[in-house]
Amino acid sequence: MIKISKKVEYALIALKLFAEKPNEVFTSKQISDKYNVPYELLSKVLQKLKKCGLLSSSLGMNGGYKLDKDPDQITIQQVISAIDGGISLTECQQGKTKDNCIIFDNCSIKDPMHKIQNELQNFFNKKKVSDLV
Amino acid sequence: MIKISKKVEYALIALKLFAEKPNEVFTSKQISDKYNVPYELLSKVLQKLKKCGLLSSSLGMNGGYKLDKDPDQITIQQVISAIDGGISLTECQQGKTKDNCIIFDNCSIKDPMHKIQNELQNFFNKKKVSDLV
DNA sequence: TGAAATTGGACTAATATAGTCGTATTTATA
DNA sequence: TATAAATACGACTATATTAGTCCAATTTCA
Repeated sequence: MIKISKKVEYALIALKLFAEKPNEVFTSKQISDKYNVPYELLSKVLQKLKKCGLLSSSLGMNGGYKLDKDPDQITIQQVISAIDGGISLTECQQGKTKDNCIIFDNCSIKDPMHKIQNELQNFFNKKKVSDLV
Repeated sequence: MIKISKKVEYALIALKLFAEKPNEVFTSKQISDKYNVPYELLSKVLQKLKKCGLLSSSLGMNGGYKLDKDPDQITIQQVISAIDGGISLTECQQGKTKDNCIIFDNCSIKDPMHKIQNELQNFFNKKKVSDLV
């Protein structure tokens, strides 16, 4: 089953909120309450979004996160990469070697799958957070 | 990480072989030997491909599988559906209800994700087994 | 100084995927 | 007609991934 992870889901839900209220600061707690999403998990997700430059944060009381980019410049692909390490249709498609795949050497679909994977990344590169609003 | 399952991978490897030698009969054993793929697992995969009409089979000695459709009429989407039950970006996208998702009611991205999912299915509907050859 | 916030690491639980095993049935052929 | 080779099918185990939790440190405002 091809699917996105809950983490990415939570990231997109949060990013949509940020996109709707740009420049506004939200805490992890506020967002987890509003959407009934596990607080600790969401916190980690927001931290990752910060690390890759999509959000900025301020520490301490009255702290929180705010959007650090235009919603129409944040791609779903970026989010998937930040949270889950990107799209890799098959294991052998990203830096991984034969160690991870018993059929690496006589795999007949390596190259065509690589092409499809590129197109798929392109697909998610065209999808923006602003498309969710 | 967005990825396809090993089962789908094995299905595509097998289908590519069938597509290259149409009308030729291959046994599960032959294919698993040729590509070094687990025999029992591949067998199940081929059985599923048969059930959905992509392959036909003959029992007993000298039996095996052969292609039952044109390779350019078999979509990757069909294969994913047959083996893994299709693409469902989020759990709530296919017949599943709120039971499966704690945030079902106040999920803000349900609808836009549904749209993206449709486009994604479209994407894999355009990819044919013949594209792998 | 205390409350509320981010940060980060370690851990557990739950689920999904991958792979294995055993057995029944069918069929060509020696 | 016995045997070997094949599909068919269900139950099971092992492994990996994902989801979620817990704990402690640090920062900052009031």
